[in-house]
Amino acid sequence: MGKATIDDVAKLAGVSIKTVSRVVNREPNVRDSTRENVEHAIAELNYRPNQSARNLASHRSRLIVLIYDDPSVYEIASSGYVTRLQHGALRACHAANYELLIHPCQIRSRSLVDELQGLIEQIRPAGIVLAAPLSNINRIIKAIETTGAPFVQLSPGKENGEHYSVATNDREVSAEMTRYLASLGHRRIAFIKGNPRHKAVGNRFLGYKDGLRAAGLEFSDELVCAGDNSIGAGEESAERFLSLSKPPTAIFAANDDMAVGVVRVAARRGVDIPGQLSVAGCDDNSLAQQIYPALTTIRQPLAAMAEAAAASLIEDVQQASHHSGMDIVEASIRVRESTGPAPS
Amino acid sequence: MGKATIDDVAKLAGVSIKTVSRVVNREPNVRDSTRENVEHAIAELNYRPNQSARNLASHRSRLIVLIYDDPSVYEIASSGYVTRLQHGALRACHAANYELLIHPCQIRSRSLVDELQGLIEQIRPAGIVLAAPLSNINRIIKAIETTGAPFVQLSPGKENGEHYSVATNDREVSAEMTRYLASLGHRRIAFIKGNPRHKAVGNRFLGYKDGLRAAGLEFSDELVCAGDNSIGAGEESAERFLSLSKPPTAIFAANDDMAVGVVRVAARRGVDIPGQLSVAGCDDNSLAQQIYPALTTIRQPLAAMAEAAAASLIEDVQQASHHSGMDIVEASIRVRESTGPAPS
DNA sequence: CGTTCGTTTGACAGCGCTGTCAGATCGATG
DNA sequence: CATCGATCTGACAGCGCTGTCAAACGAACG
Repeated sequence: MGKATIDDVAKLAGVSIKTVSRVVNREPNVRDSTRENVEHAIAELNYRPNQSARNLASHRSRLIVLIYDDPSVYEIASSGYVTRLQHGALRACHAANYELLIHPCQIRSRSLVDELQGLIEQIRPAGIVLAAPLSNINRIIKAIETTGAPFVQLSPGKENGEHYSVATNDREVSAEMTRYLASLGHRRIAFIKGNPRHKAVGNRFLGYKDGLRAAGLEFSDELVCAGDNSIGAGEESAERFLSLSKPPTAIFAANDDMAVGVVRVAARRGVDIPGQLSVAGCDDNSLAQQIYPALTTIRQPLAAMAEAAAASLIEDVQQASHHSGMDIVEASIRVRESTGPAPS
Repeated sequence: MGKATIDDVAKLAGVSIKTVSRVVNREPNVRDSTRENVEHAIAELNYRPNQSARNLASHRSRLIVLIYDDPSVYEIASSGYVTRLQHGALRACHAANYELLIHPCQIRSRSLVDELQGLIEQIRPAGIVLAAPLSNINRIIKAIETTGAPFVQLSPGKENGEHYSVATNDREVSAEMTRYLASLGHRRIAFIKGNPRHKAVGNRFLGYKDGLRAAGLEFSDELVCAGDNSIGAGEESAERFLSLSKPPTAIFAANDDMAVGVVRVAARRGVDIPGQLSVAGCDDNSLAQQIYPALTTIRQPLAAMAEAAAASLIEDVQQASHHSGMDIVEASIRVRESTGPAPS
């Protein structure tokens, strides 16, 4: 069986190949009887359109490309950041009969721009989902823009005109976490800032301040440290906080690794968590669940974000529409063991 | 800039498009001066061949498809089975400037055969990497075979004529584990068999017997249980073994989950691991490292296997060769806390 | 210098589909 | 019954490349 082509179907159905094409692509203006007729022929011949030919003729493939920084080493320790993104993207793709290409890359690579442009121009994907932290790099955004391929940034945390992007309500949920800590009776809630190059992280600090205000607590510089997202930074900050004459009773870190650092220092100093100190993180990485006590944290809806992104790309192609602006997928607080009532 | 085509390059270089094609595809029989000339033109125009057109004309894409059972739920708890496969496949792909399509699917789906055939016929991948447990299912193998697309089975554990497959030395390394336990002084080493539908698992049992023989130990039916790969099965088996009048001092389970079951029962019964009982598993899933005591186990070289598979597919296309038979990638023993000297 | 054979190059016909546009068909309407 | 607009269908020209095959070239040889 030498693979049926559109001509075979057309012949069998007694119509032109264009009509078969219409049926396959669900275009309007085909009489019902004709459509059925063609569908029978398709079924009988077990016809599957050749994607390469469609791509060539239509200047577009039915592929979504997921581009992310290659996590080689850290992935396994990051609660499946990539796995969750893939899941979401795959859900959207398979629902629309698209396929997913994955393209991890080295964020530090000199030739990254070239690599991505090459990839895009060769594959001509229907759309590109660009994950953080790549989505924060202007050079990359520009490079993808010049290819003209539709793309969505994941979690850039800011609106930018033409583009469509999907983000979380980082600021709001950080405020919520802060309020949650306050509701447990904490009056001195410290915050560890993250790497300032990540925009989302800046929002978390704003959310922290919002939360304080909402809870009627005063903001104090003393209770803020700048970290770099590492466990070590968490440790340093914790040392500083816990050495204060009036140490905080709760520490909220802008990511989980830093929160883990805090937990370590507390263990070293014999500070009971959550008895004497509550600790909250952000991201819900795999460490968060594995350490003792398990970390109260903010879970990013990565799969939902990737799904929204891929779905919107596919919809744009199909409807010839163009999403723009920003969609927000809501993150949620995971209360675990590391937070509790403030000591009296 | 409206994307340069092969015609533009040909014009600029003053040659025919066919010659450009030859240069791009590294075909032989192009004069060096001509080649350089064309390469300059390519660089100047920043030309990238359109994959869809190449695919259409050559009846083959530069895509490798990785097909695996969708682990949606269990993935996160399985030590990145999929992640590791992807890594290996990606390494091979990117080395050859191929791209990787991932296609998780539902092993139970009625329409799976159709889905896969559709995928393959539409995409016409350069090759397919089929991961276990899908690679154990005859129906699937047959379906892929009929498409004529080159494919590699991962870990089927048996030679089968025409095909090329990549497996681990399950039997040998299981024997090694058994000998290792014997070398610790254990004389009564029990084994929990896994789901017999997985061929690899059968090999582990054979390896266990090999190991006993090599260590000069007698095989005893009393010291073998049949499990189904679940934690519960491990628990049941452990109960049986530990109730024996002369219980084993070491238990080797055909997978980690069952070994975890053994550890649980031991904890419940107050049996010290590894003081009174040594436990070994197989797979090195994420539980293996997380439980206490951390499990001595056999780590499958998943990334290396996927890499070998993808690389061989790509090589076959490029050299117009055809790998067949079976390649073995060696697994290795990870000694952790759950094994120790036999009690005296 | 003419032959011969291997090397290098090019002309051209598709690959299987979609986009464009013109033509056919049909029901409704005057 | 003629007319018109809306709906449906088909002819045909590519999309950008590769495969085939023939032609041009060039070195080696007698």
